[in-house]
Amino acid sequence: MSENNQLRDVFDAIADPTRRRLIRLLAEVEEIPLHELTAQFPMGRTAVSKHLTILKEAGLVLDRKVGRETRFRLNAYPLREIQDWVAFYGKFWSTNMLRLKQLLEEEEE
Amino acid sequence: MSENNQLRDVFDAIADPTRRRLIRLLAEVEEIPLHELTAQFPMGRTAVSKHLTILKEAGLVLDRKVGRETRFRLNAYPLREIQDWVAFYGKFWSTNMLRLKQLLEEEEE
DNA sequence: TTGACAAGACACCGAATGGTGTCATATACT
DNA sequence: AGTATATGACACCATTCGGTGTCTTGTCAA
Repeated sequence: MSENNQLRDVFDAIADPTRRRLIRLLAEVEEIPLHELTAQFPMGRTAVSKHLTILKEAGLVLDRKVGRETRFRLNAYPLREIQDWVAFYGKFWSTNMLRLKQLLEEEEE
Repeated sequence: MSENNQLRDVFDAIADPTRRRLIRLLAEVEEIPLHELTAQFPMGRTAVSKHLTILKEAGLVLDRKVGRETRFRLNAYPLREIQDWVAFYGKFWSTNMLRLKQLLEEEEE
């Protein structure tokens, strides 16, 4: 099977809103070069590139050079770790949600 | 309905491994005081307390004072945001997973 | 062949993060 | 009453983070 090449924790990679937006943008296209991604953000190319590097380290993004561009592509598979993790806690709001909500309200007043 | 009191991004709150372990520990008990939680970690009480504060700010934890203890309790509900977010990307490995795996392997050599 | 564009690599910076230790206070125990 | 325990509230510190700007190299196009 494919080795676990993840230098970076996936939870860490998706913690930043910019990186989540990158993931979303990448989900909507087949492949997209850095400068086009950069155009979608209020920050410079270097910053976007760094975020993409972090996503790459988490295995969430693949890149290839085409001419002078570097094109990026989403690899959503590592997100399974997140899904598995959060699934475990699903029971805490499916069965106990009402009770917990009550507790929350008690606590808030 | 309950206001959105989240001072802290839930994605951010779960990014730290110590905080994920706290969530897990809290999931296994009804209610637990700070010093008992601290005993489970290789760090000091202050550090654990800070992590719990961050979880509180994300709405993932409730606390109440009982005597001289502060007891903590899990509120898993905000994790729904994570589940909703990741669910969107589920299709990328359920339908396209094979193709993406191939791409990953190409890229790796 | 010259000029514009895309991107990597690097140095730099302020703010946030994740830890520490210490002091003060409230509660529990004997 | 006096001691030990649990916690809050700080001040402090090194490292990481998220951004910047600049310089260089490679590629495309006129």
